[in-house]
Amino acid sequence: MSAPRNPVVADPVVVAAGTTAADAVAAAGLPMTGRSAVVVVRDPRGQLRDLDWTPEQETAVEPVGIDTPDGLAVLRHSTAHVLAQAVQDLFPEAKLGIGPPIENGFYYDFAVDQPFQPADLTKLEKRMQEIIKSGQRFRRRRFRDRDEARGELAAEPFKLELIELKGDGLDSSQVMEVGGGELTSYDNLAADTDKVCWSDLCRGPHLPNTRLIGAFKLMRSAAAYWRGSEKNPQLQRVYGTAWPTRDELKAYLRLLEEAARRDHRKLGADLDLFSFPDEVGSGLPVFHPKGGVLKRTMEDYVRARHVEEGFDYVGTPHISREGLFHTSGHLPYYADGMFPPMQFEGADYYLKAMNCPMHNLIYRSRGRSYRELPMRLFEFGSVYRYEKSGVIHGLTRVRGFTQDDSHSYCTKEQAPAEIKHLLAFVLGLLQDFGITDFFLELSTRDETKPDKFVGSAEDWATATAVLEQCARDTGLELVPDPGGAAFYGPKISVQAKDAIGRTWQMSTIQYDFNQPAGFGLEYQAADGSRQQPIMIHCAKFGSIERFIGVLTEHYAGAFPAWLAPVQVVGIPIRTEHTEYLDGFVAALRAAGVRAQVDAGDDRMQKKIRTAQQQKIPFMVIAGDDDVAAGTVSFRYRDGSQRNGVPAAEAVNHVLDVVNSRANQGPSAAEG
RNA sequence: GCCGCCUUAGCUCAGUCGGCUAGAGCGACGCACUCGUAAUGCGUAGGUCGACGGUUCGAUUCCGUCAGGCGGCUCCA
Repeated sequence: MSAPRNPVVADPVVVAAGTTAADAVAAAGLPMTGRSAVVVVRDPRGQLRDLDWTPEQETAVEPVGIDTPDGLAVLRHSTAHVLAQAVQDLFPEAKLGIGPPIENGFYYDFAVDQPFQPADLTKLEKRMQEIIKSGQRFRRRRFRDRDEARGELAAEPFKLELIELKGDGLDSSQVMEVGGGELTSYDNLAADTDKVCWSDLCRGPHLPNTRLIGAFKLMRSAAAYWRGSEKNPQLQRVYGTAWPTRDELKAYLRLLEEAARRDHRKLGADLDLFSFPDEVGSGLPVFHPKGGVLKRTMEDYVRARHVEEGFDYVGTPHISREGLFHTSGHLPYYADGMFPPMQFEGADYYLKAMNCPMHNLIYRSRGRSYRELPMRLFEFGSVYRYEKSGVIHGLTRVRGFTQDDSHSYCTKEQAPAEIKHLLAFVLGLLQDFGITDFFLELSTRDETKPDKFVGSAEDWATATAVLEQCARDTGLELVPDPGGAAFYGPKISVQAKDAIGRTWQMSTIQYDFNQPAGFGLEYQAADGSRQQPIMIHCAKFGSIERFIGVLTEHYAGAFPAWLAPVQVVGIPIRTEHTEYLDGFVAALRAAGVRAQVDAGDDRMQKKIRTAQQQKIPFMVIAGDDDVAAGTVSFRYRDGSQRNGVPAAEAVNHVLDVVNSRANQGPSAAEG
């Protein structure tokens, strides 16, 4: 589980009236340079202040180090300013957009005549290095009023727009330019002459000096819509990362390399799991035999667990006439996400983007009694969504995928218990696959766009409240996601963190009162009246394809033994030992283990290397000694060995590990 | 969908400032070797240089369109 962020609160220091925060920090003997330098302070109202902030009366403030989350954000924000200064030095025509800190770094948007080239980034880095070394100071300056700001920023059309928009629906976590009750600018002053080198509309705060930027790197440039809307012009965004020290930058770059090494798109090809043939089309994966083992093993396990949890497995077609999707609300509200229709026999048929309409028809196929509820229908439904070409990404964003989708039909009163049941079920299922670190997100409708969501505000409020309560009851961290709901109802999603800390949206649980109404679903209550059920949509992994991608990255391709496409490879020391291993492997296969003998004419060292690269959990080696003694020798994926294990014991050992569905190992270090 | 970059053998990549038979390593295949825990040696095959148009005496190379990929934006399971 994610630990809630609980920043260490430093002992406060007292800033005397009319003196700077820096004076107090220095007097307290706190570091002003180096990897733990204090770079800003937090005032009693919680607001971060520059070190040259001078309160009018004595104030106790909390020193904030550059190595804290807030301090890192200040460092990165200041680095963004240095980037912008460098850009305007080298490209004087560039107009400034916004430049906030982000996780691990920062970006700054610019309007330029020509998009930046990789060589431009190198030049910009060089110029930034010069600025940083020159030791410019950041100085806050308050504008008297908007007119003064407008006058000074006359040549910066985007900044002018921000001035006019100030405080008017801007996301303050992103737009650092304006905020609080005043309009301010930050001047960069040359170290020796105090000459103003560059200024930027900004609410701050900033580092006292560019020298505190220990290490940075420009990562890439890309286009981004001004203020995040595709109706607006695109600016050129430059991304960078910044750290207090070179070592931290290096560690971060190593993490990125590790992520690249785990990339499921690369591992999928290396391990022969799946591919994306151009001939089929973008975003449409095909699973090779080894990927097929993964997919089937996961599906078999998930199906069995569903049956244990009271779900009924059903099956529905991939296409339907359009009327069904009108009833469900998909064509009115979700048409952009669906492939265009096929026309034949005078009707339009659509590929399904969701399974719910089909399940509703199963529910409605006969009268239902309250005694049947909750009724839980589950299937691996193949759904197709028209994703814009630019968003397709490996297995995590595709156009055709398999949803492990269920719909629980229940009474309003049963809903909370059913949601809790589903939450516990999905969290358990994720843990069974070794995903143990997650938090929840509550996606609600966007109040400003009621036309994008079906149903009344009251119903939405009820549904949201039920979901929120169930989510809170888990004790997991709950993050709000305003506007993220599906058109038919709010949802809880489970965000899972993988082995290197990246988060993925996995399970979703959605409370839907709209489709039961649209389909006229009913059940007969105990008092004989006809009532409308509510339905709860639940995808456990979200998409089997995405989950395979996430698991591949989580395990870096070294899947747990129970999931590994090939679980055991037999490696004879010499060709004449092949027959012995054939017998051993046959015993394993008879017990359902995916085992094979490498009978090629490579040397055994080469076969070990090959099996190692294929990340096979068990290598079983046999030579003269083993044949004579009726034993085999294990080499595990981690390089550890267990030699001379009697054959029968060895079979049981493999079976134990596989059947335990352990997500660690195997290794000689265990059992 | 938008912006930028990219596409040469199954994979990773050289190369052609427009010019005869486009190279390497790994992989595949063949032969020899029969070896105790991460690469034995030798040889063979494999490419209409993403597709289609245009410019040119001549295009894998230059230009355009399309497809696919990568990085972002927007969007999302």
